[in-house]
Amino acid sequence: MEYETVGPLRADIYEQLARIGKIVSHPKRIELLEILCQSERRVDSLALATGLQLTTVSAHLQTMRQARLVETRREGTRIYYRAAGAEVCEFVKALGDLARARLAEVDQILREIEVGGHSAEQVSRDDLIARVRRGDAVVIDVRPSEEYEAGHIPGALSLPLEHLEARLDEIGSDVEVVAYCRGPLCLLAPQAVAILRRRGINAQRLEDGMPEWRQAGLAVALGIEPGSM
Amino acid sequence: MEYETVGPLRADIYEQLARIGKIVSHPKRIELLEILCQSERRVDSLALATGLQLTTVSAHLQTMRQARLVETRREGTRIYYRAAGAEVCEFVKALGDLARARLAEVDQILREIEVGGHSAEQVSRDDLIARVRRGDAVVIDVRPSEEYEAGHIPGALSLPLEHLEARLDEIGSDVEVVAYCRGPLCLLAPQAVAILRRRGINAQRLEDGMPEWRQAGLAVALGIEPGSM
DNA sequence: CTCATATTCCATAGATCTATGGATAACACA
DNA sequence: TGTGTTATCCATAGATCTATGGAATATGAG
Repeated sequence: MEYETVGPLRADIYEQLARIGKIVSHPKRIELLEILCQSERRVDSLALATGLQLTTVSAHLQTMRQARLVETRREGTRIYYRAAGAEVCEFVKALGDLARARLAEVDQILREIEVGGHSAEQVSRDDLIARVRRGDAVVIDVRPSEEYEAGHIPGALSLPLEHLEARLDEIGSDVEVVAYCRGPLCLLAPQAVAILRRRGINAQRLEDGMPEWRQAGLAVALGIEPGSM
Repeated sequence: MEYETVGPLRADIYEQLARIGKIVSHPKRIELLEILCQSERRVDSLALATGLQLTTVSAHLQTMRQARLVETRREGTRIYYRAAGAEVCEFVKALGDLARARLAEVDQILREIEVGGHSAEQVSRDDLIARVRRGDAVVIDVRPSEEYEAGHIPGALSLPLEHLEARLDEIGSDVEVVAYCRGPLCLLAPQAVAILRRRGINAQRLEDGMPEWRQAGLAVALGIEPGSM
């Protein structure tokens, strides 16, 4: 059979696509996007969260801004970055999905973190809603508190992973707990579940996280909940 | 407000995601994936189609294989590459969608190719199906013939863009033509529409392409159609 | 106006990636 | 076994990317 030389899409177009591809070709930039899909952040906060130098983060952010994947908002001397629209977060999610589907390594890492191989049962969104309705479960948001404030599952208690051990008393020991975080690839919730189980608390994780909840069109609560639930 | 240092996902995971990101950080690799989502191909064929040196294409393919995005099949001395599953093609599509949503440049390039600004009306899948049922339209597949053979819309006529002008007589001048190709970013169909209109033939393009048709779960025909339609 | 804070800009050294030609490997066919 | 075909491997020069520290900007406070 004969093969033809056909220029299917003009090269320019592929170059544009590659602009976006380049953004997700660096692990730290993916991490930044994941964080920015949870809440807007200042540059110094992002540096702290990713462990990068301030100027390095700034450089990455500039790149990402040129590719139109993030946008900024100025407030006095500080500049807040955010993901430029839901499509960006959906794309990051698609990347994660593909990685889980094709790269055994990812699945393995995720499994390793699981509570001593119990293959921690995961709770679906519908499941979570049903349990909360029945008053059967306490939902905890183990992300950093600013991400909680930027949007959380209504009724969820903010209990950032790093404070979990210190604030265990806020959770009754005989309740059922469902923890959630940034998404299926986020390790905060699995770690929280591990901690809680070690204390004999019946804990499970939501199978995905806040962005998915949002994308599903479910109600999102902002700020701090009036009373602890 | 205080910000915390939390390592949300273990770095390893982001590195895995970046493995996939790296693949789509080079325009030629995106082009290769797009082609491989249409049909399997031999290395030399890919070199021809992309205008790259054989050994360069081979190198790219190796990279892509290590990232598990493509797979191979050997037949004697030749090796056929193919996309490693529908998720890969969906991801490439997601990349294109994001680019169109966020990068004005992409939309502009696509618009430039349009037939002298008629903003060529696009036909939806349902529309196309309805027209064919009514016998109202002739559907032509303007991709290279091997892609047609690997899967095409049932009843469509294979009329690769490069042969279109020479084979115009196969199309009545008073029929309505719907052309399709690889997807919304593919320039084959728009070019075909432009050619046909210049000849006074009433042509339109399908708004997306074969992969989307497939993903929609619609019937796909293989090989060569028994008679021209 | 001056100072302090939050970021960006700039230059650069080191690391990584890409394209390429020559050599090598796998296979089919005489 | 020898030869031709198809593709991969290898080494490398040149291009691009990343991290980093110091300088420059922009804004608000005093």
